[in-house]
Amino acid sequence: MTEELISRFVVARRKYIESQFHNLNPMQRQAVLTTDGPLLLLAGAGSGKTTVLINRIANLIRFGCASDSNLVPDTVEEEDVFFLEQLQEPLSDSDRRRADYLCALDPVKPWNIIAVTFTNKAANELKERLVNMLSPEAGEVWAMTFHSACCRILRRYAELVGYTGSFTIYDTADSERVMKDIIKEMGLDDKTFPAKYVLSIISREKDSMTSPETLLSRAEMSGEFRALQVARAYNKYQTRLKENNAVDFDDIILLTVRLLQENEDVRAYYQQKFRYVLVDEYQDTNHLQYLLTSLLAGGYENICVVGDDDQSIYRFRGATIENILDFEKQYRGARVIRLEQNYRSTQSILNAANGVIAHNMGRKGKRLWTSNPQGDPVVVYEASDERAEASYVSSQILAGQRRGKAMKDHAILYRTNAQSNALEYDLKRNGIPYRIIGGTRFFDRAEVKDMLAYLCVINNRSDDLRLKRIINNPPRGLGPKALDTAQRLATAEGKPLYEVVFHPDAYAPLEKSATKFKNFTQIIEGLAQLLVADMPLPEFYEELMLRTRYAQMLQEKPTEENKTRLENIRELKSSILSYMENTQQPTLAGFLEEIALYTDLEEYNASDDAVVLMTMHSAKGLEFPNVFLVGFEDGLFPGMRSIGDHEEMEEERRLCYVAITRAKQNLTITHARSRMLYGRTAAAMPSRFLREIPEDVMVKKGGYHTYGQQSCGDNFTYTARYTQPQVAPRPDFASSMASNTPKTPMLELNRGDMVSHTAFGTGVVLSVMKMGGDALLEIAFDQIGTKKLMAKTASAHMKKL
DNA sequence: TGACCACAGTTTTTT
DNA sequence: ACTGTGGTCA
Repeated sequence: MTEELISRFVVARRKYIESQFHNLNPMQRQAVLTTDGPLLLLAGAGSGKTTVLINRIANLIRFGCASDSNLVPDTVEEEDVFFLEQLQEPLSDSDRRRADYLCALDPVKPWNIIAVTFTNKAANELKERLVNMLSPEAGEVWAMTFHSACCRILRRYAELVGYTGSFTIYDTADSERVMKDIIKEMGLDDKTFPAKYVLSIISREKDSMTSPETLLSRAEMSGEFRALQVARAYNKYQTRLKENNAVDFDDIILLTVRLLQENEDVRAYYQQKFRYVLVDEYQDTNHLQYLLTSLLAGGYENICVVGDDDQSIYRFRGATIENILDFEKQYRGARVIRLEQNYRSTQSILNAANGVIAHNMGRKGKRLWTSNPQGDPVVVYEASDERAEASYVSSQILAGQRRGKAMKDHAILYRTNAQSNALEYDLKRNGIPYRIIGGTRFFDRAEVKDMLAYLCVINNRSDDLRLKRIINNPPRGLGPKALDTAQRLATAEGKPLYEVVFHPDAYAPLEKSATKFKNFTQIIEGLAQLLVADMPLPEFYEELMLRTRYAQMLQEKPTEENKTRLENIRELKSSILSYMENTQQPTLAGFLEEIALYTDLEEYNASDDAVVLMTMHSAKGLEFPNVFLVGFEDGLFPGMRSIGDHEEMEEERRLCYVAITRAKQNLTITHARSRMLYGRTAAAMPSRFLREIPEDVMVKKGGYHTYGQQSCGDNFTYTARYTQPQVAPRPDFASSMASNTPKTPMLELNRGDMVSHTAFGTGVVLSVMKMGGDALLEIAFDQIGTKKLMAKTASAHMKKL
C-alpha cells in the first residue's frame, strides 16, 4: 500500500472509532480515545466521569490502541481502505463486524486492564456497566478497590513478605484493641498515649514506608521520650500482627508495594500483565497508593488517572492532593484532558459552586460550565436556631412534594452527624419519610463482630485477638485471670494463644480451668470439623449460633436490645447467602475477606421514596434534584478547627464545593443565628462561604431579611410560620419561651395516664415531677421510646386519653 | 459477673 | 446533650 493509502486508512479508522462513541462530547471522546501513555483526566463534578471511564475501557477492549496510533497492519489492503471510507450509518451487522475487525489494533484482553477505585460501590458499578455494555468477558477486568486488588496479589505471594497466604485482615477497631493492650503492657499512660493517636502516627509512617526499625533508630537518635515510646509501640504492634498472621488496612497496600519493589519477577509479571492501569478518584490517593499505581503501570506506562483536585476532601485520612497536582511532573509527557462541561446542575448552582471554589489557591484551575438553564436562584435562609432551621427545611420539602417532587428527590446534607437530630425530629413531626445514611454500620455492631470473631478463629486459630473476644462470650467461666495465665504461657513459648488453650493439661498453672478451656476448644474444633466435612456455610452458621450458645444467651434475656441483636446475627446469615450467590467457590476464608473489605452494606438505596440525610462527605458522587445544605455557620462549617489554618480552610471549601454541586435543580442553604452544640447554645455567624457565593445567583430569606428591623428580638415565630396548620408549635425550652408561652392550659397529668402527642404518638406517663408552676413529665411513647417533656410546653401538643 | 455511676470527649470515613 | 467507657461495688 502507498503512503497515501496508509494515512487515509488511519483517518478513516479514527473516524469509524469516533463514530462508535458519538454520544460523548468532544472532550469526553478525546479522553476515551487517548489510549497510550500517562493521561491525567481532570473531571469536574457532574462531567460524566464514570461514563468516560467505562467507554475508555470499552475502546481498549474493542479497538486496542488503534484510535491513538498511526500504525497500520500489513494485512490491510486497498479495498479495506475504500470500505472504511464509504461506511455509512446505519451499518449492517456484517459491515460492522468487518469494520471492527479492520480497525482493532492489538485489542486488549479484559484481564490486562486494571481499574482501581476507592469504594466497592464504585468498583461494582464499573464492572456492572462494563459487562452490560460489552460482554460477560468484560467482567475479567480487574475493577477493584485498592485493597481488594492488593489482597488478591498478596494472597498469592504473602510468603515473600513474611506472611501466610491465609492472613487475616484487622479493621480499625481490631488495631485499636491491639494498640490499647500494647500501651498497657508498656506501662504507658493511655491519656498521654491514646491508642488512636499512636495508630495515626503509625499510619503516617507506613504511608512513607518507614519500618518500625527505622523509626526506632531515628527516635533513639533524637532522644525524645514520646517519639521513642511511639516507635516502640509501632514495633510491638507490627510484631503482634505478624504473630497473628494479621495485616491492617495500611499493611495491605504497604506489603504489596514492598512485594513489587523487592521481587523483580513478581513486579515484571504484573507490569506486563497490566497493559492499562486506570485510577479513579485520584485526588484521594495517598503516597503509598501512588507508589502502588506507578509500580503497576511501570511496564507500559499506560496510566490514566481520573480525578478532580477541587473534590479532594479526605486529607484527614492521608490523601495528598499533591498526587494529582504533581502528576505531570511525575510522568513526563503526560497528557492532560479537562472535562468541564457539567450535565448535572443549573447555571445558578454552578455559578455558586464556581464562586466558592475560586477562593482556593492550590488548584489546577478549572471552570465548570453548563448548557443547562439558569434555573432558580440559590436560596439562603436564616433561621433563629437549629429547630427553626429544621422546620424550614421540612416545610420546603412538603412544598416540593406539592409541586410534584418525590420524597427521594430531596437530600439534606450537613457537616457533622450530630446535626441530624434536630432534622429528624422535625421530619418525624411532619410525617416526612426519611433515611439517614452513615452512622454505625452493620458490621460494626458488637454482636455481629462476635459472630465474625468465631468465624475468624475457626478460619485461623492463631488469631489471638478474635479468640480473646469470644473465649468467654457467652460467659464460660474463663475470666481475666485464667486468660491472663494462658496468655503469659503462650507468650513465654512464643506460641499462639489457641495452642495453649487447646492443650491446657500440658500446663500446670491451668489446672483449675483446664476443663473449661477444653469445653471451649471442643466447640471450635467440632465446628471446624463440620467445615472439613463440607457442610454448606449457611447451615454451618446455624450450628455456630447453636453450639456456641450465643443465640441462647440472647434469648434468655429477651430485652428489646437483645431482640435486635438476635435479628442482627441472623441477618449475618443473609450476608453469607448473598456472598454464596455471587461466588463460584464459596469458602469461609473468602466470606471473611469480603466482610473485611466490603463494609458498606448499608448504602444509599434509591428504591424507597424517602428524604435522604447524610454528611456532605458521604454525599460525594451522588446527586439530587433538591438539596438542602444546613448549618452554614462559622465554627460549624467551616469547622472551628479549620478556621485559621489555611490548608484546612481550603479542604473545607472543597467540601463546600462538593456539597453545592450535588444539586441538580434547587439548592437551599440554611444557617441559624444560634445553635445548640455540645449541650450549649451559642450565637453563630453566617458561614464565610456564603459571602463567596455570587450575589446575583442567590436570594436571601428568613431572619432579618424577611423581618426587617426585628433582627435581634427573641420573638421570632418561624416555627409557627412554616408548620403545617394542623400541627401545633413544637415543645420548646423554657429559656426561649419567655415571650412565647402557649395559651393552652397545662394538662393535669398523673402517673399512668395515657396521652396522645402530635409528634410522638401515644404513650403512658411514667412519672411527674413538679417544678415551680411547671412539671417534668417522663412519658413512654409506643413508637419512639421514653421522652422527658415539660408539662407547660408539651400541653399544647398533647391530649389526655 | 453484672449493674451502676462518674467522666470525658465530641468533624469528616473507606478499606 | 449525649454517649460510650472504665472503674467500683454487691
